[in-house]
Amino acid sequence: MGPARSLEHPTPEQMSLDAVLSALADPLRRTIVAQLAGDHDDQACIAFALPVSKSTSTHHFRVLREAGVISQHYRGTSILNGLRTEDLNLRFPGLLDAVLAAN
Amino acid sequence: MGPARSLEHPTPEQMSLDAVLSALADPLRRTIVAQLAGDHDDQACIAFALPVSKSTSTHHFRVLREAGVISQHYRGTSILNGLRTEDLNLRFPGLLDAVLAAN
DNA sequence: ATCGTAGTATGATGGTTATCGTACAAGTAA
DNA sequence: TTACTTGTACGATAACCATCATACTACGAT
Repeated sequence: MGPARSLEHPTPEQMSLDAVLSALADPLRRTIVAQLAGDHDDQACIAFALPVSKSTSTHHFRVLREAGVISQHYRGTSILNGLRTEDLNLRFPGLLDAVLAAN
Repeated sequence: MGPARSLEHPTPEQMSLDAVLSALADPLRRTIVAQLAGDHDDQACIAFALPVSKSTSTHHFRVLREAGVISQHYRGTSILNGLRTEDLNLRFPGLLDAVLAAN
């Protein structure tokens, strides 16, 4: 069956403040982050019930992943999404908490 | 001589996280914020030596002011710019510090 | 093998943004 | 008044971004 499909994630050093702030500046993406922070981690994209089309949803999850805000890995036909809390706190201390508290 | 020209500033309650994060997501605007935080307040726009035209500079200062990040008031032919540290800390606790530390 | 589910790729569209140049306004100083 | 300084208004342009629909892939279940 070969290796599972994989997705690119930036290391903490590779994360840019530009990308993280731009990612968090979108309200739809902040609802994703807030849900991951509030409920448990590892939720499939479909569990978010976003008020946009599937392709738009894909777009927003990718922006978050490429910025380093969330992790994504395949699990069957789904993708499990997780908040990269520790990595974010390491790279940009206090930022995630401030944004979550302000939301 | 009539009242001095004045500029609109949002109250802390009127500040939106969307607008603040979008404003801070631009690197040029973060250099403005960092300079205001590092050096003294009340610096004229021209004191920032931004690598863009005058009209682009005006645009960025306006984005920061309309988001609530900076204050601007006329002083002769200049505008004195100040960082709205207290208002930001009131409305979005920890956010400004996190962004400044990460910059 | 067939079907259904979860998400992606691609291309289009409309809106927003960063940038500039030019012309202008308001204030200060000569 | 005239000239200079500082910033604004306006219009143009190019890049970017959020959104969608359609067609597609990968996996799991029947």
